[in-house]
Amino acid sequence: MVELRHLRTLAALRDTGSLVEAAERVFLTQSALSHQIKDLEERLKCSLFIRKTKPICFTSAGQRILALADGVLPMIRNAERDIARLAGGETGRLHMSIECHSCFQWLMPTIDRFRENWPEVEMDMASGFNFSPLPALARGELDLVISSDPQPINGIAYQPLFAYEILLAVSNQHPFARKTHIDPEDLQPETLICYPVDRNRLDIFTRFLDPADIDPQIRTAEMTVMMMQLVASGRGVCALPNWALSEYLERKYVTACQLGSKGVWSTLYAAIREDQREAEFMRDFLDTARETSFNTLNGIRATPKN
Amino acid sequence: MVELRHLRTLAALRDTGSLVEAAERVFLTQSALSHQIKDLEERLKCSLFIRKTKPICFTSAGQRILALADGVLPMIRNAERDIARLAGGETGRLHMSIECHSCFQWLMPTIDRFRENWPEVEMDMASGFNFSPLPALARGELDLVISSDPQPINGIAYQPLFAYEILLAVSNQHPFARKTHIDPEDLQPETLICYPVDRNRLDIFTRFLDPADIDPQIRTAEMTVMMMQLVASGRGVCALPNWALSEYLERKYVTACQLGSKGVWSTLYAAIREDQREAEFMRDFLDTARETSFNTLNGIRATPKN
DNA sequence: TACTATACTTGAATTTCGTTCATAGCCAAT
DNA sequence: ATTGGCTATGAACGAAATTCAAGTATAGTA
Repeated sequence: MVELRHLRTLAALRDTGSLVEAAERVFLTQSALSHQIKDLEERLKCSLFIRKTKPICFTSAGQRILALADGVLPMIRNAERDIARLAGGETGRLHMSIECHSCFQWLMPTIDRFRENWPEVEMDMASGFNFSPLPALARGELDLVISSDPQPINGIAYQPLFAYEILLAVSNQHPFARKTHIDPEDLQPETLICYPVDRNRLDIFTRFLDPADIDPQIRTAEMTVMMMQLVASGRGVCALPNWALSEYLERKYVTACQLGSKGVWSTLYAAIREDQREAEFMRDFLDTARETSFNTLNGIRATPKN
Repeated sequence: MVELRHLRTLAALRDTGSLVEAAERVFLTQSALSHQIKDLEERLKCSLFIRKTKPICFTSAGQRILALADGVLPMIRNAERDIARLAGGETGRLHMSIECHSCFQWLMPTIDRFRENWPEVEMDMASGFNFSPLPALARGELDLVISSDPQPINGIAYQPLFAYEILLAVSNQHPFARKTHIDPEDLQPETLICYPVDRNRLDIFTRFLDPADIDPQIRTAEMTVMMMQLVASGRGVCALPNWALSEYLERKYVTACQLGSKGVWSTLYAAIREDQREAEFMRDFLDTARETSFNTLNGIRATPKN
């Protein structure tokens, strides 16, 4: 009657608040979820949530199933992990490299959680602006690369981790701080602070400024803290993923603005070698990353303007 | 990866000790289970139990999954029951009649458990030798009849509850008590004590004596306790389901013998009206009955002769 | 009021998955 | 060597879940 699939969908539905996003999260189409839930509701002979409410609202039956899901799904996951370790693959290597330079908000908790369960896996991290990690991954020197632009390479598979929004950090006194969103033209007179990398690897150019043919003045900084200091003191603005900004926003150190009327969204991927796709510790690392990022990054948005 | 179906299969496998019986218990063919388990083992990349051992022996991975099943399956069942009640069908009528006269070993605990979860369902029981319950069931005067011979009637559905063995109860001093099993011929000189019903409704005749053309002397008794007293005092022997004998065997009041080299096995059914097949409280009653009988009747066998 | 975007629903087509059927293999007991 | 009980396997079937392609509904916007 009830299946694990249903529990996963319902949980995703609660977490995301809409069918579309929930579908993405369980790697199905939105139509599939619609059918799936309809089926379940028919079999249970009662509806599980009220549709057409902004954040979806669950009926008491729906809440009961969610409670079930919260009880059952972690048990399943733990058991599967235990089995995977029993199955022999408890050891392995996970050398990773980070293309974006402030993954630490979600990556550190992920690694902490992962090490608890896979103490035998040898981990290492590399990071650097002048080093191209994907060839190293293909050669087998690295095992995992975090990146937001998946360029097809033979033998490399990209696994989506999570979606994030690129926000524009401005000083709290900046006039932008009162706008609902920023248009490309607004940036023309500003100083834009960037990491010292090729500009067509930065979404703020490729997805926002270049299409509108806007070319503000650039200043580079190597580290996120430095960028934040420059921004807070009004020396410029800078575009960063929502998760990279989270702690500065919480402390009201800077203000975040949405880019364009829709916001600029991107997806973070884990690039791994195809032969490692089946490795259990890898699978679990990615799952842990998704779960952790979801828990810690949820609700980081541009500060709403009234 | 792991699905509920796998958990149910594994649990059944542990309970029954063989694929064949486990398959029966989850209403599938043995082949299906073989495939199913093979699939799971391949996906988990480790085997779950050692085949070709008498009672099947689980690997540590198998035991881990069983632990999972024990945690998860009851949660699922409780949730489904809660939902079924939320869905509105919390009230109903369950008037039952018992064709066999000592179902109380398993039926009473079943009813007790059931009432806890379905306090609104109105229950009643009828029993009697001279009353034919199946027409009453068809007419809607009764809702459930416990019977071991399912005769097809329009509108009546038979749901298997559990299998049981017919054993021959003899006094502890009786020579039979030392035999590994009893053949039909052995009974010719004996006095057979029966319930006062038509003899072709009794398995001991239809399945054991009649085929061998044996016709011992008959004596009737209305109640099981009375039969046991007669048997214990050497006044005769009597054939009863293993569960009806359980308490007398435990107290060593009488001894049980296997009938024939294979034993005589039968299945107990619940007859219900087809329109009630979908009723949630009915479904749950039957599930509860199966579970309870399995727990309480397990291991009731003829006492082994060395 | 019409228009547009967004979210969900629906039915049919399709693929994927699980089960059955028929058969073969294995082991122990006779 | 043969039989009976149990499990495994491969092919074929059928059912279930998913996708695809429209369709409906609602809210926001001009």
